[in-house]
Amino acid sequence: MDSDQHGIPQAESDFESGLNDDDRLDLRIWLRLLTCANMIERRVRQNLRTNFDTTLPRFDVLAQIDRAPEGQPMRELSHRLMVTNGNITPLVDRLEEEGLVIREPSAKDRRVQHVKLTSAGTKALDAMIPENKRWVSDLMQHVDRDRASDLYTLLGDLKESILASERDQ
Amino acid sequence: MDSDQHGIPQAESDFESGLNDDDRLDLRIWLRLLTCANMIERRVRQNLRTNFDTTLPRFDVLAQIDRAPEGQPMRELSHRLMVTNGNITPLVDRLEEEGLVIREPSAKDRRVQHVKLTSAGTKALDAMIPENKRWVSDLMQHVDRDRASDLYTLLGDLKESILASERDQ
DNA sequence: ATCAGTCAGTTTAGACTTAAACTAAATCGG
DNA sequence: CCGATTTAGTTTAAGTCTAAACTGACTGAT
Repeated sequence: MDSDQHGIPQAESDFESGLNDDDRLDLRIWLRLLTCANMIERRVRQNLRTNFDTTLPRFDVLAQIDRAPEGQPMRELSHRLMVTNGNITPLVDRLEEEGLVIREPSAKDRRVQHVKLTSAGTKALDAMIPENKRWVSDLMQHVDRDRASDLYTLLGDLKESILASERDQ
Repeated sequence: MDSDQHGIPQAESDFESGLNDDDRLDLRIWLRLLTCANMIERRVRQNLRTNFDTTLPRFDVLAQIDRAPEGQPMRELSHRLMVTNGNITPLVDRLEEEGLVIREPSAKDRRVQHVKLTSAGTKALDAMIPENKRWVSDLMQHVDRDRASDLYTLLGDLKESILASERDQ
């Protein structure tokens, strides 16, 4: 079963555009990448909702803050989560209302707000993290371990290629 | 450079949760997958905006309709694009307002609407598709071709694993 | 010292997405 | 035939995300 989407025409309809096999391979990689990411995301989102009554973006923010116990500036959160600044503000607003995080103004730079987990935030996150790991592992359990390791390496190659392309733009 | 995100704690902080190496590998694969998909999506979205003044979801819908010249039911679109039904309705509404697609009621089933491209829609899409391919290929140009081919295969493995996990749930 | 440029964070407007409830139409077992 | 169930599509409410404009704070070259 191959339900690739995002509207790529079949290979045989490509003749007119002067594209070569490499272009098609690249597109197909992108489509599979999207398919896999979407399927995993959907499952995780659904599990977060039914088990913890929360959302993926909120979990992502909490988990990212957790990586720096002394607090993260908003800018660091948006960069690491690869979303815009304006996106983080209302997410942190809501998490703060719920008592899971607090903003602390930086002593060194009055523009900066350090966001930290409260004890309630830590507690909530500690409950979610192992479950989240289990959900993801469940989805990948049928991939041979050696091949999973290769996949990880090749995704690293892809990431470097994208970064290189962005550099020389 | 490794700017993984989505808040996975470092490996050395995992000791308390009883997870094994496989779980960590699975999580890391997911994170890289997300990182790559996000980076590519962002570039494509930005290019669609600056070059064609449109959005990725609209392009996706057009391109998906194009795969079935006789028209696609809404249900088929939402399934292929992996989004909910309620998402497709306003997208098609807008594309119809812009004159790029039309809804045609099915003769066989009065619930079904077949969505087709208009000639304006076909024209717009034909301009976008080759550009889109070029953008994606640019981002992957630094991946060795053999390795790209391996990556495609391994993503297929992953997809099958996810489908298998969903089946036996 | 100053001021042009940059940076952190917020706000705004608009688009997308979801889950869930809803309408209308088809199907299927008796 | 007929009621129960399913299915296609829409609507609704709430949340997410973006780009762009904005405010206030820092920086660095003169």
